[in-house]
Amino acid sequence: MKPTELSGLPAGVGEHLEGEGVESLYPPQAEAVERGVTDGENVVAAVPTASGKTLIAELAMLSAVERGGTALYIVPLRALASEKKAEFERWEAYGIDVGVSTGNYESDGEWLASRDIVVATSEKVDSLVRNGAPWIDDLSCVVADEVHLVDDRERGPTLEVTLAKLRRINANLQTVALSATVGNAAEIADWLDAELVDSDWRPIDLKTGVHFGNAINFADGSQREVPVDSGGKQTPALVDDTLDEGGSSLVFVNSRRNAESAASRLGGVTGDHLSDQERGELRELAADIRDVSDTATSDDLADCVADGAAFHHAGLSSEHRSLVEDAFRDRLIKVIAATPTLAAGVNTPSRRVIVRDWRRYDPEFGGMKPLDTLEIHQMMGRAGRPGLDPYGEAVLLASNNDTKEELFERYIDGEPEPVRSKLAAEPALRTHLLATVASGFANTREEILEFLDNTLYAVQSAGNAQLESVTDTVLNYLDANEFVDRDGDTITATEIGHTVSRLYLDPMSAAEIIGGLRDAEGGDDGRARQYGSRGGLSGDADESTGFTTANDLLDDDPLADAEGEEEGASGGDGDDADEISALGLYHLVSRTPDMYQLYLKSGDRETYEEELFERETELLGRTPSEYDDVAFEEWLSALKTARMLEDWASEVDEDRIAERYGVGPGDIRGKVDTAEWLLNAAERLAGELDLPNVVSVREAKKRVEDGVREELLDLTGVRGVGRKRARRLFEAGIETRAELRDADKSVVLGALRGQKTAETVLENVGREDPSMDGVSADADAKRAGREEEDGQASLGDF
DNA sequence: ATAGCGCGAATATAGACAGCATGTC
DNA sequence: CTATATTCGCGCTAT
Repeated sequence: MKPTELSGLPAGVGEHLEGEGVESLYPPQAEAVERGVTDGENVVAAVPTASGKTLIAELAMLSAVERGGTALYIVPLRALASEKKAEFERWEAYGIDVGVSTGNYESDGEWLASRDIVVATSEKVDSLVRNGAPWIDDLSCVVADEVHLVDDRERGPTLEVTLAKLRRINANLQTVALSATVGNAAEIADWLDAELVDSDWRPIDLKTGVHFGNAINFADGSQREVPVDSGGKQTPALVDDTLDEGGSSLVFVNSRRNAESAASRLGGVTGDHLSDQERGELRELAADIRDVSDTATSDDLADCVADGAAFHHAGLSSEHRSLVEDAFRDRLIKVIAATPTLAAGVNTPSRRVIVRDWRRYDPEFGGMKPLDTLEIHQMMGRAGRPGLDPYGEAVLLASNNDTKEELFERYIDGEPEPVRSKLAAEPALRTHLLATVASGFANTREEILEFLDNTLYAVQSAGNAQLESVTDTVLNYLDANEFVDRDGDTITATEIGHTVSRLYLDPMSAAEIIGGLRDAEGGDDGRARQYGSRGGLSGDADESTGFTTANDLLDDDPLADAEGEEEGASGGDGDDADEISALGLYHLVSRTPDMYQLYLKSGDRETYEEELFERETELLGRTPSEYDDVAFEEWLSALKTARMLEDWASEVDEDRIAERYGVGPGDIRGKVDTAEWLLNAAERLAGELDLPNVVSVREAKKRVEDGVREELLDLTGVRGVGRKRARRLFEAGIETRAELRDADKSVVLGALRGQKTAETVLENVGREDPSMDGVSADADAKRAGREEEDGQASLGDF
């Protein structure tokens, strides 16, 4: 079937596709058309990665738009949202407007309602529904990308419920679901009343096999000699082998550390295959990477990249990730050692995929658990770049014959697992039942159960009463916490319940936050020290106040010396019951189920028990008993997370934080983002419930947002001034925006270095004559800044 | 005494959505 | 019960 033969698409689309080299549709695409994707039919397409799934979605969306409707494309990751948006934007020439909406990014310009295609994450769509975005009612086509993720314990239920809601709002909504090949695609199609396109067809051949001994044994019976050198290392041998043919490799491993060490070793292999020009380009790229962040992770990555290798995991900042991904696509980086981030993330195809680790540590399992077949298939599916490689190779590694057999059986010949709904679990239903009631989808227990009948869970569990019993448990919970009211059979959301639903909070997080803030309101009596009396753990000097600065325990805060006394004054002494310390609030949001806490490593337990002893009065709520192991440990890891946030909000350098808490720049960013979001929610809740701590909450939020101490908040309000510049201005004697407006230009220039920067900043603060022409930097101001940097450097070496 | 070494023991282990209103060094 | 790369820490030896 030729693209130009398709009917129902905007004029020119078929020709455009032909221009892109699409001479005829791939068989699964043609089948989808036959089943009616372009005529508004529901379709589930379960086909391998890189087999043209996206085009199926595009055909559905474009024809829906041509019929006068609007389409929504749901993705599982924010990074995928921007990738898809960029892809769909090529239709703008044919009159199609594309918009994105995710938590951290919304396309600017016109309101989303005016777009023809909107790309959004499932949580964002859920949130839009909860907040009653009007254009949701007008959708005519929804596409769910990677629907097999309904199997995910945390996020699957959101996609499941969201699809059910969208279909309920609009009975004529065309639903297109794209899935990896799974064991039970028919069941998914059944759920969505859809036609099924289930195919193993691929545009380029994928050869799968297991490397054992000195050869890869492919599933098709062929072999390829890849001798391992004396060291017996399979991975380098395979990477080297691919490079000999001019191809690049993707290596999947099971931990961040393994990714980093593998990348570093593989740099030895790739380094031998580089041209002089590549070497030069890689040096530049390495410098860019080093500039992204001032952390050891960043340096290590830059070192690897200089040799043409890279690692990739969630500890990287998003800038790191895209630099690495782009360079890999440009074939500059020859090998990436990655954790599963890359298997599900943006498109990074590779000639050869090496699945080195097929088991991953799982504490619940009690050891190394084999990965799901589906997950391994996702990794293997990254092999082969359409149009560039004649075929792709996916290789698993075995160190003995038994393993080889097992790998063949499990992953190469084995079927992927069926997708199972995870909806009947308390955490999932807590949030979704509240939202269902709050948005008026159901107002009695019966209606709720009837609504839940539209989910995959219902399809898969006929006659199973679990959903019903969890529903009752959850309704009781929501009632007990006053998020819903029950009047006879009628269930309605309370005012605060509505707010919680709209803020997209887990009701349990909301309850924890509300409880904590109420507790603080009650003053100190309610939270007498439960945990003290461990005499001798640390110095006795501060016992009377129970207050110690952040730096006494983990002492090396660079600004501690200069600021220690002031801080003591504003600390958590509590003579004003309404004043809550930032640490208390960071701890409060950190122990919420919406925050993914930092691990307690060995030795951390002791450290944070001591920290708890020092700072317990600042924390909101009762410390759990030391003998309640689970709760106590959570309390401590929340404290660790809170301390990290406090460090960030006290201008501690990124590299120090990374080192102290054993995290990468990406983790810091992630925790800070989450804290910002939760503190914003806390502020709203406090406002609505008339709690007196709104000011403390707002300030803690602003501090974590800008990463500064309290005294810099005024300065960081100026566009172009962040934590570093604000501190330098402050050191130079400029402490407020007003002072900045009237400040001596030479002092400003000295503190801010660059002339252009200084001018921009002055302009942003509203100064009438921002020009720095003829101004020379004030020596004192310059020195103030430099001394501070030196101080940090030497402390960093400590 | 001490630096240097080998070897068994100990240690640690993936990922990432949401609100709101705009911009770091 | 299951793995593995890496670091830690001990006791040993050669200097």
